[in-house]
Amino acid sequence: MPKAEAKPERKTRIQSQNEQIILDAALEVFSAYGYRGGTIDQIAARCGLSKPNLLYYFRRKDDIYEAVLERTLADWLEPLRTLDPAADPVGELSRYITAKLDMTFERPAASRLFANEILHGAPHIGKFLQGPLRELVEAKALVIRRWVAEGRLHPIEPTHFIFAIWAVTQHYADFAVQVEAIAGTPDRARVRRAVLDILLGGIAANPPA
Amino acid sequence: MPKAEAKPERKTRIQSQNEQIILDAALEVFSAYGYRGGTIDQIAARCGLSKPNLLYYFRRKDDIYEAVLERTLADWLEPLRTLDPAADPVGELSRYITAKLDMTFERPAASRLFANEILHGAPHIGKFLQGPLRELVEAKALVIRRWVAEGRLHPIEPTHFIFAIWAVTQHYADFAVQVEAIAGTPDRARVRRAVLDILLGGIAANPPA
DNA sequence: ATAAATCTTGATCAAATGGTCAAGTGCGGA
DNA sequence: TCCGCACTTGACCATTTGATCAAGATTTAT
Repeated sequence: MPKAEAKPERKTRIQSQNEQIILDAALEVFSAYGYRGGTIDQIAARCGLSKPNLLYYFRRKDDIYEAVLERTLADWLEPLRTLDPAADPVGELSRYITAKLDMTFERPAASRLFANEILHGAPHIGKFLQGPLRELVEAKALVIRRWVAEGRLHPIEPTHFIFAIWAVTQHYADFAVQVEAIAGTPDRARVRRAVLDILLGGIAANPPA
Repeated sequence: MPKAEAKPERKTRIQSQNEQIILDAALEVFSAYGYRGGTIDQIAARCGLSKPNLLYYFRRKDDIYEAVLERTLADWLEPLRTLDPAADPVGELSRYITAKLDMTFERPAASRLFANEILHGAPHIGKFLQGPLRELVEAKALVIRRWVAEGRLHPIEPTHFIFAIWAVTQHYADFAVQVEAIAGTPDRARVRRAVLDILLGGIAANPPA
């Protein structure tokens, strides 16, 4: 057996550097054109590497796509994970919605990448949806359910409320062209206020005047 | 000049029949795989026609795509168009949301087709967004604004409220795999109640207990 | 019935695209 | 300095895919 020291995979400076460059370019390309629509040539051109060179770091197109997906999955979940059961419900949800909205405006490409992946049946992250994501949502739904039981929130369906938060916030990234066409370039502060109003207006235990 | 009787375009029985068959198949294919991801071969296979035959009715792939988009655009707008300024605001909005949700569950493929088109910058329906859609939304936003002015609704941003309705309802079609992975196959009546609760809970002039 | 128009398709083409390879270039440690 | 290994690339290949065409089959109108 030859020196099969495969796993450790120490990375060269050039290697990790180029991988990041490639994944940055891949995010832009795949989010703009979809998995099938984005080409290796486009990615290579965008980051100034030759196609074979790009395939030296990621052997298949699929590998690039999965890598760029994985790289952003964790960040995507993070805001939800921080929901604090002990804190004020409306305050916590407000914070979560704001954080999600901030990501939407700061990283629209990432949002569109996920949207495209899920829209087409989540062929690459099906396991993730049924595993970690599902568990996290169930855990946080429990938190919300407890808030309701304690009379601190209007009775709502926690899971669907979370869906609504996702839908409304990501809308401003995924459907940005439509939003722009109808309402012009949106003012972030105004959007934030409007979204909080709509999503939280009806759930406070003591609704505002 | 040869007999240039081009415009009238009387359609044969076979012609209009096959065109419908093709567009039905194209809707399924394009909504599942996107414009770039769907192939003429797939569409041809799905509707049992040969590829050249399909290209006899639609000369380019683009023509098929645009035709299937156009065919559903009108239906998509219809529910919003019926918002009645004279009727009860919450009742009207409730009806609209319900109608939109029904379309989501009855025609998820159409929803996904639009989502994909807009997600990728609406290259084919940009004009539609800036024209008819924008005008309709502005008109209906005015209706909602009047309701607010008359004290019949909590003050909300009409345009963003409409965005929220679209986002939340279409979410159940566009992100169906995610919804399914997290909450299982959704019960329509339950979804309807949850969505109405979330979107309308905070807007009634006299909020429910 | 029959001619004209419409419809259908196997064969084929050119371009795009994912991926390979052998041959170079240059960096980094002994 | 110099050797080995990581890196880079032009040329090339095979497949997919949008599109064409000429020839044949079927429908329709007279």
